[in-house]
Amino acid sequence: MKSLLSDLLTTAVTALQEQGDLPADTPVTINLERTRERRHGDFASNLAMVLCKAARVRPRELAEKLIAALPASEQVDKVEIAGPGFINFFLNASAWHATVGRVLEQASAYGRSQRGEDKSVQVEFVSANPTGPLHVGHGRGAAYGATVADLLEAVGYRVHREYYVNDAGRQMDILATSVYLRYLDLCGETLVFPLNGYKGDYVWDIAASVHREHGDALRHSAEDVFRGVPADEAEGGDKEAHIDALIRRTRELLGEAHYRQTFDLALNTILDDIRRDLQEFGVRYDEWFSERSLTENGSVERAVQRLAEAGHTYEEKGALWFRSSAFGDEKDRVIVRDNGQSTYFASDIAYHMNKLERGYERVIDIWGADHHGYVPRVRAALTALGDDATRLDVLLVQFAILYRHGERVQMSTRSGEFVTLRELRHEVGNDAARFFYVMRKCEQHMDFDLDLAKSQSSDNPVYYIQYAHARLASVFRQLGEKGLQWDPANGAANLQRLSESHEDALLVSLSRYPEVVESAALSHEPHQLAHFLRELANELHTYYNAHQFLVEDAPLRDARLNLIAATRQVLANGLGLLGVSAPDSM
RNA sequence: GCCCCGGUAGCUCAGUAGGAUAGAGCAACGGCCUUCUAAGCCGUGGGUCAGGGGUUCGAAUCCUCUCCGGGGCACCA
Repeated sequence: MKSLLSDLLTTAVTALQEQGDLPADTPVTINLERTRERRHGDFASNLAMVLCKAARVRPRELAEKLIAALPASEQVDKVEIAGPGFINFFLNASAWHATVGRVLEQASAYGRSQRGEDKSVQVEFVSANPTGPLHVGHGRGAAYGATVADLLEAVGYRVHREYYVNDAGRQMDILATSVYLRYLDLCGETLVFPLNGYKGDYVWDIAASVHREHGDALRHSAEDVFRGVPADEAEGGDKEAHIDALIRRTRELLGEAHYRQTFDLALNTILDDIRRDLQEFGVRYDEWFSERSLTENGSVERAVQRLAEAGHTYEEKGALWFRSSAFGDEKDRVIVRDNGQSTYFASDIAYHMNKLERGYERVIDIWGADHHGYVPRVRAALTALGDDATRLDVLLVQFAILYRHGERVQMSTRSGEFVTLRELRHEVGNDAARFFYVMRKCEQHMDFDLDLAKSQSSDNPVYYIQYAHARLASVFRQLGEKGLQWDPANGAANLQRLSESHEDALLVSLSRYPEVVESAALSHEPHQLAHFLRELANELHTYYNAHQFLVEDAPLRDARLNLIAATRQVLANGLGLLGVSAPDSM
């Protein structure tokens, strides 16, 4: 509908250029908007105001010329000049009625498009360290990432969804050590748990598995384990030095094989839990990409080597540095430490190099906002490697701040004090959680009021939208019970009977849906769709209250049933894209 | 100190490639169920778009300064 008008305007501009009313070299972008007010017509363009300088005439004068050059169209009733020079288009009723047929014909495909031309996009999201269960903060990234991926797929992109598993590195060593210390406790040893250790209940569970499998076979006395270990912070020492020494002792005492076994048990137990959690949340992945594999197959080494060969590294104080400041970063970064170990950043360079090598047209990283300082150095690395860093989009999701009883809930994975995503899902339901998370644009800080979300009240907009869908399903059930028929063909032939203002509003919204999906997808803003669905539901509820659908007048009844069938379809399609169910009864 | 995000109704938020009179939900107040689900609908009140300056036909939207809130600035991951 929009593209039709856009074509008309393009034709008019070309005509004016041929007549010499407009310089031929003027760059023209057609800007066409839905109007907010009825009296401004259905669509408006500010074209005359944008081009008036180039044409050297007043906006309204140029608007007149444009209208005169506009080809006639069956869909357009009239075209007016208004205000400072807007060109307002009034479409005729049949143009709007045609929407109903399109929706019913395309059904679940309505709103989908080929805009993405099958280009490939990789979306990496959540990628939380497998050191504990997902918490509500990860939930936002999960819901947001899944929805962005689904939206892109809906508009014709080939999407690859990926989770980067940080299965190497110090945090994982801390986890394995925490498990071992809890295991010793289960064996009957008395020890002081390190401040920096992971204290969650799940660590006890994993320790219990170790104990079930090995009994006391891996037991060493606490005295032995803590021998030579510097004091923890509580005793006036350094907590980092303390935990590092404990990791070293654990490795020594367990031996590489048993250490690795404990490490992997912890990793896999938690990863399995994360997988199950996300799957239950309706979030699916095509790939779980292992960080460790990058080290093991030499990718990290290769990335470092490539940077070095390109002359972008130097040695200082025993470490190898990447000269990232030459590529827009604020300072240089270490990629290989003085102890010979590569840094997490080195793995990340290798990972992003790998992503681009896989040939995706676009690579999207969805990160927590606390990683924002990390963006310039990743881009710097890609540029230094000679890759095209503009293929990478980093979307930063601000934190969700939890409130309970009006007070902020403090969270920390380390301390084990947090609300898990699973708890949230069980308390408010998947639908409410998925919807709630994407209701706000990602760069907006989100206040997540647990009490509100937990209370199954109508405050939660997801119920409002689902209720609209359920009501419509109910109407079609009532149809049979009242002994009435719905003849869709007859409805299609009588769409001109839809002339109430409530019906007009619905028709406009239904026609707008594909534009909303496209806009939400291309700008990575699922909240646009969430807001649209709320408006559509509102229009439906209003219509429902104002008019009876199951009337005696068969042509009118059929026409209305066609309209609400289309509305039900769009509600279902939109909710589906948000990962929310569309129930037939509530 | 530097960097990122935000500041719009009592509360939570939409609205920014400049556009016509700034919108919604919740909360408050007043109405609507013998009729397709009242998890709904209708109505009323509510604003210095944080503040100053600038750009222009036109600024919540762009530029600049200031103030306030959140986050980030590792040889951690």
